[in-house]
Amino acid sequence: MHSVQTALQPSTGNALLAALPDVDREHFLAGCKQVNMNFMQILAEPGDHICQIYFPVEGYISLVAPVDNNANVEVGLVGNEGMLGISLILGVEVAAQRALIQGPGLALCMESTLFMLEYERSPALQNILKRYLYVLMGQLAQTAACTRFHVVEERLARWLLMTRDRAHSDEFHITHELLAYILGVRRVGITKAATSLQQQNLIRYHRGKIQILDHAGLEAASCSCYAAYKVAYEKMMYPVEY
Amino acid sequence: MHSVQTALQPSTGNALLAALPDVDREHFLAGCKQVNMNFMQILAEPGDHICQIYFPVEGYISLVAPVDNNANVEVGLVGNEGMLGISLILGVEVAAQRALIQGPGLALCMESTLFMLEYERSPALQNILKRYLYVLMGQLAQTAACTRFHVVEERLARWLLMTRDRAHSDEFHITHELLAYILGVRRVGITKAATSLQQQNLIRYHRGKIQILDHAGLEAASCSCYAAYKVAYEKMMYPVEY
DNA sequence: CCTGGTCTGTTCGGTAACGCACAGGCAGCC
DNA sequence: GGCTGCCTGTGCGTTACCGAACAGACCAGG
Repeated sequence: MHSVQTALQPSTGNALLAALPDVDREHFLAGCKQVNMNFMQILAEPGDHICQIYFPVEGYISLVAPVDNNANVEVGLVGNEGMLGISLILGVEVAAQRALIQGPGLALCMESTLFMLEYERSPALQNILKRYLYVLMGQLAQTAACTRFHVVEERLARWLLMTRDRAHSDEFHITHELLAYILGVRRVGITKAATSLQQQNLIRYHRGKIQILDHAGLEAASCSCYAAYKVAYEKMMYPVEY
Repeated sequence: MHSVQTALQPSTGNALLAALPDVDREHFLAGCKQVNMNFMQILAEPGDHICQIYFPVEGYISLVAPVDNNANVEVGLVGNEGMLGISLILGVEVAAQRALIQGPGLALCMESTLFMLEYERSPALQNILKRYLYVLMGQLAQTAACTRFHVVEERLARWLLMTRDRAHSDEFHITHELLAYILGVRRVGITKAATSLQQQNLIRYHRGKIQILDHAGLEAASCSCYAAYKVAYEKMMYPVEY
């Protein structure tokens, strides 16, 4: 298992659940089971029926949009700040994107049917999940623009930072090959961009293990989308602080 | 005003409202006012407070995601099959994208506060709008992939077809300049792609007036995203037919 | 009829990313 | 130690698109 810097309690390790009133959260958690998400496991394909929903605690999940049966691009990233299967709150039990586990680790899992009951009974849960869905939509739109206008090196830096936040660690496992799949470019393009970032002493990597050396420098090398997403999330999920 | 081939009744001219039971629809329409949307009018900027929502009947609206203060790309298109301001059903009164009127014409408009009341009182409305939100999310993700992998000519063909559906006409007004803004490319790129489509006798255009000559041929020249979106919409909004 | 603004077409050099192919290095396993 | 598989680096030629600039065509209004 990868190293985790911050100790995460299953009970409050997911930000959405942590935001619930104690009584709601405890009732919800009673219906969850703890599962270990395995690296590279596919939790859903587009069109699949959603049987379980996941609240990541340590691990994180890529939402990948396939097109033309051979091309793919990641359109969203779900860690302990979010959940997988959010479309259930729209009453839709069909997955829209491929869900691929990027980071292994603990998650809280619940049956869809039970989740719907919990959702009905907790206005606080409704409130937080509706806001999260809005944020996720923003992320989809942002990704469309990012993918169009920003060069690979910027997008790579952005992805590493977003993953760092979700891995809760400066170090995690990912190969150039997989990064190419996620960003929708050639592996060679990743090698070139990663080499450049390494030469700037922002990251170091070796055979699938990536280490972030200079978090602030990496942010400067990334496109504005990283900061934009973070602000959008905070503003929507914790509006009182603004 | 542009020509409209099919006669659209305000009362049922919007597909979302048409799907409501008569009693719900009539109550809803009583709170609407008919407005004329003007070409190139901006209904919202990202971050704006949403005061009114719109159900297009004849006109159609681009959802544009700006990035870095100078680049833009359209991430969604809203015609009489949809609505503008859908995020209200998540309880969020903040616009996420720029809303730009592409096609002029009639729309039904309602105050946000009244809309929320109507939404609360009609389960049928909740059902249809939640499904539409899901479809819109799919469109955002699809756009991200499309924008990444498909060449300008394919994307232009796709956009013309989507607009044709929403204009209810084979002929509508749009300049190369504006198309460049929408697809997030240079105007020269549009000229090149449009010239190619015209040489294939799929379209004809002259000083901002575009005419679709061969609808089927244009579909063959477009990327798969047009068909994919249409199927996703039909399947989600009219599931009984599947 | 001229003029000014809008719309479209063309050219030029430059660049980011493409597909393909191959070479080297590291780790694990027999 | 030597083999094998995986991960990373490099070197082609090609393509789509970029930024900038300019030229022609068309329309409307004075």
